[in-house]
Amino acid sequence: MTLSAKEMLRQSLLNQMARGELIPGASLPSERSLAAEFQMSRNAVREVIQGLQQEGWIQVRQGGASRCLNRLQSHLEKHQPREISLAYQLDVMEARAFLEGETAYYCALRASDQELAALAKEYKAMQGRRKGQSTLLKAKADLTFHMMIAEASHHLLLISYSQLFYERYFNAIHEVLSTTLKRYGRYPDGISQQHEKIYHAIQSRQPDQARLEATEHILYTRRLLETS
Amino acid sequence: MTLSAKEMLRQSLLNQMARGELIPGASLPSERSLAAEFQMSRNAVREVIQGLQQEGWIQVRQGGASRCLNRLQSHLEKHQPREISLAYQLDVMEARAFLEGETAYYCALRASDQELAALAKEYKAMQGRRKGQSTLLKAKADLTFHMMIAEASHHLLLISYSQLFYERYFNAIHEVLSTTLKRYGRYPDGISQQHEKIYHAIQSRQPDQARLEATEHILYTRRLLETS
DNA sequence: CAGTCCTAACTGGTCTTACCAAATGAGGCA
DNA sequence: TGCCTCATTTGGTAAGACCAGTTAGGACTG
Repeated sequence: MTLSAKEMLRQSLLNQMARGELIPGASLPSERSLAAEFQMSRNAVREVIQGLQQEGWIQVRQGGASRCLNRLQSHLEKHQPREISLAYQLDVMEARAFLEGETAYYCALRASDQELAALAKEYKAMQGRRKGQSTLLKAKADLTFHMMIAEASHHLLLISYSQLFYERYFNAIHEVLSTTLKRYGRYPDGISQQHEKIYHAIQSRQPDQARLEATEHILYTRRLLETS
Repeated sequence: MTLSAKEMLRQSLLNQMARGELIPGASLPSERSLAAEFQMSRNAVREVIQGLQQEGWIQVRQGGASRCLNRLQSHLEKHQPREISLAYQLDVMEARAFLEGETAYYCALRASDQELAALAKEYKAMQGRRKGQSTLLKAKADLTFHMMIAEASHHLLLISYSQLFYERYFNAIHEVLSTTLKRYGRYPDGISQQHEKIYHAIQSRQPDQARLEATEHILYTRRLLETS
């Protein structure tokens, strides 16, 4: 069975999204470049693009590049309570412990050498500025570290979930860190130690170990949230 | 709010289908003629057409005209038993009594003068060849009469349902007529009398009366089925 | 006269080229 | 440093040509 040019382009884009090569929020190549790459007319490319848009995969707007959408967004919006209570946050953290473990697992398994190098660079930067930094920047660095792991997992579901989680609970995370900082005068040793363990498990490509450490890390922060 | 040309075309087609001007199975105008009529390029027309196709409104195939689809088809296929028992047929006929009544009602209300004239022509042809005809042709004529009423109702749901019903139960209808013919030597007077009443109620544009007669007609044939 | 076959005219599918309109980002300016 | 401007880039639309199936009508045959 030979696929038509349109079907090949469509499958190519869907595959890239499934493989996490085109993650939610990323820009698609322009219609003109896709037409050139797949040796087809811009008309045909446009019809494929519009099809994907109609199915909720991508968003297209005049003047700007088409962007991949996070398909979990509408689903989560429907199932989220209006008011985010502490109990709800604790529930979310419990689920997140599992998902973060899977994320670290697939990252250790699938990350490219290039991505591991980028992760190493980011990790060392985090270490270098560990002291004398605002909690806001600290929280942002924490987020970046976790998102890099998520993206390197090349797992569409995990990437989508991580994006939504960090976007939604960033303020809550920041709050927990601030409270902890005020209480103890500095961040608990646990966090940086756990980061180190996760980092090393990933760098040495030990998926199971990475899952273990990541899960424990989230459960630790969950306990912080519980007592804050 | 000014709609874009594409949105206008889309709404126009959807409206024509909702109004029963473009009934399931009917051909859409060609892309070129639509482009000329709405003063837009064929590209834009094609994108609208493809959108409607993706939503299951129409079917398009190279070389032939695009056709409206019967959107009840897939739904009914899912909810239909594998084996069509007599009890099931009787249930269907009960629902049909209501739907046929609505059909006659809207036909009397909405049919154009042209459609009434066509119905008159068909009815007289039926009268003229009432005798000495095979049950097969008789059943086909019966079907044509009812379908003309359904189409003149300009009610998408009623048209869709009628199409599927007659396509699906034509053999059963034929069977009932044959059995009745063999038993009594001729068709019972009821049927042609009822057809006449329906016909006159419609021609004189009496919706409520047409509904009454049509409902009674179906319940009459339902009793025939019950005792056959 | 009926039936069959074939062709011309449609239909949708694709490509090319050109231009318009909106977003973007780099460079210059305050 | 921050803001603003404008050329570039991106999607949106148009027009014309050609390809590839379908269809209907006319010619031909029995």
